[in-house]
Amino acid sequence: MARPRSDDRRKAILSAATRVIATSGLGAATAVIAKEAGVSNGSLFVYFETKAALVNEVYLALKTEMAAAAIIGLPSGREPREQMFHVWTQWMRWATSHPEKRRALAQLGVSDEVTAESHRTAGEAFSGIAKLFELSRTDGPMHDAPLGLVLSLTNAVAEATIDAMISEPAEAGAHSIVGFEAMWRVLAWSPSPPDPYQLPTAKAST
Amino acid sequence: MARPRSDDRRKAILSAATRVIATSGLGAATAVIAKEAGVSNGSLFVYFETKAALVNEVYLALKTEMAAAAIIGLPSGREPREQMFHVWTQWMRWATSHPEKRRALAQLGVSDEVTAESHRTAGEAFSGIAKLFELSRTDGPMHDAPLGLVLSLTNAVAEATIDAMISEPAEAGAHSIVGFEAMWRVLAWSPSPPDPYQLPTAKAST
Amino acid sequence: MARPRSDDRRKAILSAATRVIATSGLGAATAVIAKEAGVSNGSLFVYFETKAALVNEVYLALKTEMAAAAIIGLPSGREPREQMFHVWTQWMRWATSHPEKRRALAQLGVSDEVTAESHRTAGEAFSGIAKLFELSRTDGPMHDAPLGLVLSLTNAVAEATIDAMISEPAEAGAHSIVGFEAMWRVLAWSPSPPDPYQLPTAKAST
Amino acid sequence: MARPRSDDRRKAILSAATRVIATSGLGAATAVIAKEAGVSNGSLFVYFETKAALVNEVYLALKTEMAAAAIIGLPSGREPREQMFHVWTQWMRWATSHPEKRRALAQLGVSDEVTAESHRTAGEAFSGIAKLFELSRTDGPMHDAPLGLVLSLTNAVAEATIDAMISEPAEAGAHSIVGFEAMWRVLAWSPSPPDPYQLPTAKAST
DNA sequence: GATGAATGAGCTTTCATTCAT
DNA sequence: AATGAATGAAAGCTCATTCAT
Repeated sequence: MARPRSDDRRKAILSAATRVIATSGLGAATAVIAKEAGVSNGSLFVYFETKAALVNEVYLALKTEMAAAAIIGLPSGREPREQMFHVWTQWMRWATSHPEKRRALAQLGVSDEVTAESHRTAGEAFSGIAKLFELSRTDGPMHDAPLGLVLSLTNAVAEATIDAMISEPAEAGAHSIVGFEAMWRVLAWSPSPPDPYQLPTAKAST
Repeated sequence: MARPRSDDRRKAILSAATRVIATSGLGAATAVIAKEAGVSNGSLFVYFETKAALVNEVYLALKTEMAAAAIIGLPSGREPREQMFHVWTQWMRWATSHPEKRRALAQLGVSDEVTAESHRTAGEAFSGIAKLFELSRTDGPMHDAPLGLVLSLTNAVAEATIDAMISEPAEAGAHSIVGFEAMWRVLAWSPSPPDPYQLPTAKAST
Repeated sequence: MARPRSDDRRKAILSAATRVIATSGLGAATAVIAKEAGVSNGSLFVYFETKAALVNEVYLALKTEMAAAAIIGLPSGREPREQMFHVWTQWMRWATSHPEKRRALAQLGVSDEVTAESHRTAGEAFSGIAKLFELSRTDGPMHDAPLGLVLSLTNAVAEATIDAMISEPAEAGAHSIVGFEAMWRVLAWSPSPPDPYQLPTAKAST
Repeated sequence: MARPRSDDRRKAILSAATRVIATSGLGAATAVIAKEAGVSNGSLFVYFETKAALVNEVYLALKTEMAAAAIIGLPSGREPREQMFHVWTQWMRWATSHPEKRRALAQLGVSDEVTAESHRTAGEAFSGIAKLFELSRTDGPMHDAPLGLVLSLTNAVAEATIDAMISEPAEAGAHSIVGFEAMWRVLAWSPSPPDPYQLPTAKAST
């Protein structure tokens, strides 16, 4: 019983906010979020100073969760392309399993309620992945480009792929492959490119 | 017989809306837009039935303008890569010359005030360019992928490039080149890729 | 656990609405009503979902209050005419003591913001009186007429009387008597009618 | 062609206003009235200084028309009751043939946009009928009551009758008779009252 | 005179935030 | 800490009236 500032309530609010923002956008009323969380109007402001604070935390939580989902089980010893394919697959799985989180992120990504600070902090969650990018671009066409730009470009490809997968679930698998190959071409250039609709096996990446 | 509806006022409102949306997002008050346009509160609703109607028209106007800017002076007889480079350059020029338009478009692109209908209509403005994409991907890795997905991916690369150019104006030129090469790799694969920081001349693409 | 919704505030709003509607009609702004009630703009909508809801509740409250006022102290054992005279007197007293309520009711009665449902519900408040009408018309000229019509006609006479009493307060007493006799003639016909300016005592109606 | 300040337009506006007020109440926008009249927004204000002026004119026009309709073909030589029955019948006919005019009048009757002046002027249109009332009440119970009150009371009965006839058209004929008898009892007292559902023939009024 | 665009005050309703309970 | 009533500043939109054409 004795759990003041209950973490459950906090999480319930964050989760409710994600769902509500996904469906109703950032114009969503805090009262609606509170109700969705099964919490009173006023309680929301006990856990989050302002609506902006809540929104930023939602953004951070989602970005962090996404990054974490992407690295789970990373086969660190393998070839970069294989590692990257693993990351890509996890990422796509996460996004398509949680379409409302993805939708909320899309809204939050362009909102100016989300501060630059938040964007920066969120970026750090990707530091693990960033190394993999560094590795992957070695000897590739992006070798000399600024890392930030590289990340932006590949991220853009990934998000476009996700959107396509969500809007055409029947083709999700094929889209994912096409998207990965595109991203890989952007990033690392594969001299003898595999058939885009074929899984990157050991052979393919040889 | 009476005072005719002025096209100037209409345009002033559209332009003001673009500016205001760029800086304040879609939450922008109609009153602010009207004042920015030098027009009365009520006049805005003479020209646009509702705020949603205005927003959709802004979206359409910007998309159309952007598409038009991209094809100006298209060297239709040349190699696809060269044509595409032309389009790319024009596009980047437009986006960086009108950063507020670009910012407004970014907001509008994810808003649910913009109807599916508007998205479809806007898409038609790109039909000229779509053919160039069709041509460019022939024999490339995207040959068999759905055209819609191809357009989404390349568009994503372009927009990410634009954002980078806007946020780091000093590097805009270099970013543009990197972005173009990335996009071209996504789309068409160039078997012996040129140095990414070199202009794609006939020689370069030989 | 939180501040409970105050019945006083609710009543204050209803009462303020009555006063404001009486003087300014149904075009009255909710902001004016709120201020008159000593309550904030927003509070009004805590107690009443919409302006229409408020208006309907005002109507119901006034009708109910009026009906209740009319039956207080009804001498049920007496002759119908005497009972009716009692009701009449109370009714007139209520109406002339609360001219603003009467004026508000007049506005509300013809408004189409007041729903048919409200009219029906309000009608039920008069069921007690309706029985008295049933009794009174026995053997009279209205014996076979539809009860609804009878009630409408007598009600019309009563309201016209009230209006006269309010606009000529000096003659209110005399008007009331004339009105009552007229209503009684409509309803029940008294074979040997009393002098209209004489009170209907047991003797008088013998 | 040459008819500046066309009377047709004026009438079209009055008539349109009647229709619109009947259906939408006094909150009706002048623009709607103008459109219904097939006239421009601005023209309405050429013919009527303000909305209030228009409303007052509508009120006067309808009252006048109603009064005129009631006296047409008055059999001046006959018994008061017979004359009155004629007036009553014409009145009911007019009201039920033009329910929208009746509805508009009901709205206007309680509006405070209609000035006392208008009410007085409208009253004058009934001066012809007033004489008939004077005559009818001679020797009746209303002999000594103020004429204004008498007119109010009988008018109230008439209007209630009309409303009943409009809301139950199938019973309109019967309602009219019941209403007339009620009104006559209010006004003139008929010592040996006819069966209320029987037409007042020479025999009945003997 | 006729038209309809222009105007800005005004309306109802919403909402983030505060605060009494 | 939890609640939800209280608040008042907007917001989008309407409308009577004016005025340029």
